[in-house]
Amino acid sequence: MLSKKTKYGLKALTFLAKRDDKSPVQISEIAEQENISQKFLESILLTLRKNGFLGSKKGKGGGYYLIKEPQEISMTQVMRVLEGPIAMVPCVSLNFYEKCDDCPDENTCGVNKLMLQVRDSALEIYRNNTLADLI
Amino acid sequence: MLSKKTKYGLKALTFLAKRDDKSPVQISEIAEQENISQKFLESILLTLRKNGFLGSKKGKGGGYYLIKEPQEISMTQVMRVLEGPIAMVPCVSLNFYEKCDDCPDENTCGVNKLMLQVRDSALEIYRNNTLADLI
DNA sequence: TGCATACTCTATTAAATCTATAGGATAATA
DNA sequence: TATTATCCTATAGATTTAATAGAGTATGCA
Repeated sequence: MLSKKTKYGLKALTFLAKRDDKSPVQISEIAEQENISQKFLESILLTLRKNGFLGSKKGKGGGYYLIKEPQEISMTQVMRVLEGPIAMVPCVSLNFYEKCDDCPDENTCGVNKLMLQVRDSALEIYRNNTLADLI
Repeated sequence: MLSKKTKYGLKALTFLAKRDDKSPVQISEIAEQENISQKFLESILLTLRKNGFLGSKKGKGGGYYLIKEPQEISMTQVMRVLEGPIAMVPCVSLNFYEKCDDCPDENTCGVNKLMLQVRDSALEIYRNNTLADLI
């Protein structure tokens, strides 16, 4: 299941990408328009900024804004930052690999075999979609 | 993330499918061989039985056994029973559809658009894999 | 300088879900 | 009738997610 964090983060990014100009938008405006708890959204936008997707400006006239073109923001990056591993099990994760402690051999593990395919197919979707494609 | 329930369930099914004969196998044997908590596995096998994947026999010589051929057990069915919806958001779920209360229009929602693709690609993988393919 | 604005950051709580365990009930076998 | 092994419900413990609170910091403007 997709977390609210990811869902809200994607919605916020989409909201910003839809706008014509790149002037800062206040958290409160995004929260209101997208029906998101403002405080919760606050923390999400913060991590998006820390990971290089957004810029921010404090004080009057401040807010958040995209610092890259929508078509340059791959869903792979966004998903990894917000949702974490794309793989459903750590033993098939490219960026968050971890061995299963209950599994003696990954090469003969059916779960591994299946989840490897699922990871690859999801990855292909994310690679083929940028923020611009969500609009 | 794949739940332990699903992971253990798949492992148990695979374990049974690997065997040549179809005589009942005790929970304790599967649990030991696959490094799964016996009590937890008990409840998992129970739901697999209730959903038509396994048969069971009580008393001495009892246990669980497959009641269909491995190549007839689609991963789509297994995943839905153990893990629940294949979609990552309810608004793109075929079997567990639910409208998002924060989203005014699914047709213009970027999250919906993306997750629809992810669902379809996952579904294709599950459709193309039977229990026999995991061995 | 002083004030209002809006993001920054940490900590905490509340809720939900997942994982695991306990223990008695039921059915089959010998 | 004793033994074996599944059946079933309830519950406890752990983890994760979602949301909130509140003080701190930087900015713009009069």
